[in-house]
Amino acid sequence: MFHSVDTLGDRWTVLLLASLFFGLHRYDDISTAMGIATNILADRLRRLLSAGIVEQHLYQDGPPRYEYRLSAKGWDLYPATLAIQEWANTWVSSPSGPALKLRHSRCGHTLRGRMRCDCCHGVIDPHDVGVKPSAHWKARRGGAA
Amino acid sequence: MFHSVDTLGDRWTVLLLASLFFGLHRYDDISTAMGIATNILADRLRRLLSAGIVEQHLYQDGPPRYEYRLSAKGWDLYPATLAIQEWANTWVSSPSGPALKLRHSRCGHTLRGRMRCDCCHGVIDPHDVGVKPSAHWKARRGGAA
DNA sequence: CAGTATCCGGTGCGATACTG
DNA sequence: CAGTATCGCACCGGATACTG
Repeated sequence: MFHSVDTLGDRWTVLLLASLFFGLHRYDDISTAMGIATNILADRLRRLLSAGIVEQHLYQDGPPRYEYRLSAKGWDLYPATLAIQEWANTWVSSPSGPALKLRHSRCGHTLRGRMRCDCCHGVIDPHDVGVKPSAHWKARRGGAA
Repeated sequence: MFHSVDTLGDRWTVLLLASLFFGLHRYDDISTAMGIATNILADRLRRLLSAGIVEQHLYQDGPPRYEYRLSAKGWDLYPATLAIQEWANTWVSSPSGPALKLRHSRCGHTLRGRMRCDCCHGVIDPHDVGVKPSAHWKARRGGAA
């Protein structure tokens, strides 16, 4: 958890991931869409690469050009991103225009993602969740989770 | 989305929320558990207060002491935090000891949260999700979402 | 088009000391 | 116990210019 936040915990990374999920893969597309400084974008992509969250794929040569695609580890961050989007949709009034709606091709309807227990399939109420062992939350990095 | 990241997008806020979900409510408890600098903690609490994500509750007077509890808006961030935890559990090898396990009192088992479509109840595959209207993702802040 | 290089201001954040 | 005040540095991040 601490370590994940080290890679995800800044103003741009989550947004960058969102734009990758969104379907943007080329440096320039991402750059102009997000309005991020080029050096910062390069740095974030480098971090995500070394974290194994995105991968480079050659899409032309002469000169060789790479695009950035999510790895399995990266795709697995989709629930987290979706959860934040859902939260923003319900609680944050966007300054201009409503939030963008997602479509679930499986059922054809507007997507509304919800966390459910994988065991009983019930919607998770945080109050029903407790920590399992007598685990203390150790101080500082190096602690569990 | 942009605005949410402005409040959530730093190294400490997500961790702070996690410790609140975890059951820590007092300044000193949080401070020592997280190992965060006091001024930063005070700042983050202030931000979350003004964002309506946490609330102060008087738990003694003489001298008056407040503890920090999540609002409804704050509790609604639980899925996002859980999603990050799940991701960390599967992909990030924690430096010391395994991740802490959560217990779902509803079914009595170890909690494994999974995002499902609220309509068809299927597990969400990111590839099945598309953006609905012809909405462009506008550049910079002020754009939709 | 896909970056790298450089400069520079703001601030995130830690450390320490102090207060009611 | 629950913070506030101050110092100081690293670094985040924007702007601009440059390269193959």
